Amino acid sequence: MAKILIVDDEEDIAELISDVLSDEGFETCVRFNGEEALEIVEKETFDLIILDIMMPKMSGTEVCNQIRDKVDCPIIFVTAKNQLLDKLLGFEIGADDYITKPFTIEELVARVKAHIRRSNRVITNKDTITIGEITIRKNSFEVFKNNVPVELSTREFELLSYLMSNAGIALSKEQIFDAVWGSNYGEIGTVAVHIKSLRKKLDTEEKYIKTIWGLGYKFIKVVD
Amino acid sequence: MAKILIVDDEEDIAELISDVLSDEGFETCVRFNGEEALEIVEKETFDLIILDIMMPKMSGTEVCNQIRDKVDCPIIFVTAKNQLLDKLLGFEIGADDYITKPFTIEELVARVKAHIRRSNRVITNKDTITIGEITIRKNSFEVFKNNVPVELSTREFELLSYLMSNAGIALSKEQIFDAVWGSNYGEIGTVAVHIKSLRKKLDTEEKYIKTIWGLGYKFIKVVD
DNA sequence: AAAAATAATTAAAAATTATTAAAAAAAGAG
DNA sequence: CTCTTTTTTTAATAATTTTTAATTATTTTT
Repeated sequence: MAKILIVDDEEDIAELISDVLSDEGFETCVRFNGEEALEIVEKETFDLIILDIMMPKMSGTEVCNQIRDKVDCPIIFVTAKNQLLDKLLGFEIGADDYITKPFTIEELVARVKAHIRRSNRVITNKDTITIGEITIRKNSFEVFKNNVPVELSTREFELLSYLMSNAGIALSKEQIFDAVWGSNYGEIGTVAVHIKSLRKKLDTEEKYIKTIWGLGYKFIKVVD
Repeated sequence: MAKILIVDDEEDIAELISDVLSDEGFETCVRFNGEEALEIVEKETFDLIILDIMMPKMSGTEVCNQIRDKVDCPIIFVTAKNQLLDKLLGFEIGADDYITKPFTIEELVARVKAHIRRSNRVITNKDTITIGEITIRKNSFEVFKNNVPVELSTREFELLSYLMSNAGIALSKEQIFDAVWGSNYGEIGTVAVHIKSLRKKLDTEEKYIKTIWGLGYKFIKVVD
């Protein structure tokens, strides 16, 4: 489940948020000031961070600036000062969302869920992917090349699906193996065999599936 | 620049949003009902969609459900009905954000920018480094010189990646060796050989990779 | 200016990794 | 249960990369 960091100097509010999100099935972690937040961010990774703007010593914006390079997850700001909103949201800092006090806990939960859902979606959900001449439809387990159906076995399909979902990204053989076969499986060499059969069925010229020597494979992102 | 689709049956509101976002430098596209929205989404891709919930015939939620499989971009809902918020945001539909009428145009713009900024960040964060004519993309294992792809072996790529990540810093051969090969490895002389091949492939003039006598190497930080 | 130290350049050997085909094993269909 | 198809394993070959080591060139020191 998603792991959420809550940073707020008002301890009871922080705990409240934490409790509610825990009830919703999230794993939470609470810190009461900016310094502590920086520390924990160095050590652990989070799927989302909730950050109070107004904190003594180090403000939420400062914290945000310091971690933005290292951290990729959405950051939701909590603020009481409505008048700062424009500046806050649009420009200065790398916020992804904000919520103003007083807020209903339902709204916070809803926003958290929307962000988490989005993160998950970006990685996987997309039923149809088309790159160059090749199209796959995940729901129907179909593959087309130039709109002509191509028959693949289940494993071949899953492999292709994983590659195309991560088009443009160099994937190590281990990564592919874990994703398609699951980590405690047999020989990793089987990846190469399935790559071979995929190529044979729909990429005889090796235009789409590129070998990255010493690492693994990559499905190209755009066609020349 | 980012391309935004606005779907709202109240034509003046749709136009207003479109005008403001155009002023902010976004490319906009307006549709006045769900059917038209579905059509245009089939043909073009957008970076963000603003979707009114309350529309005759086909509601915003319906539209959202139908396009979610094909479309990956953030969707912001516009709604007047506060009471539906929880349901809206958290669960049923694949919304990424919502904004309630009446809203200030500033808030909408701010939210749009936050989403666009986030999308860009996820893609680029630390992934691409460009110095002078040379660009590397870590995720895709690609190297370009003047936008022309250059083929490197894995070791060469990792070496270049390390050098460019530490551009402007003098690195000892030992440092480089430890970082790229790992400390308990073979001969340190291999560093020089790989520097040689890097220079051969993309720095024949030795403009970028400088030798620091008695120490090691440095990738220049800025081009003259 | 010569000697010493360090780096650059090579080419060939060694090691690693990818490809391929075929056999074995497992899963599924009738 | 048997036959067929799919998947996995194996192993030999081919291709590529990395390392080694010897030579040449350059810089620094004396």
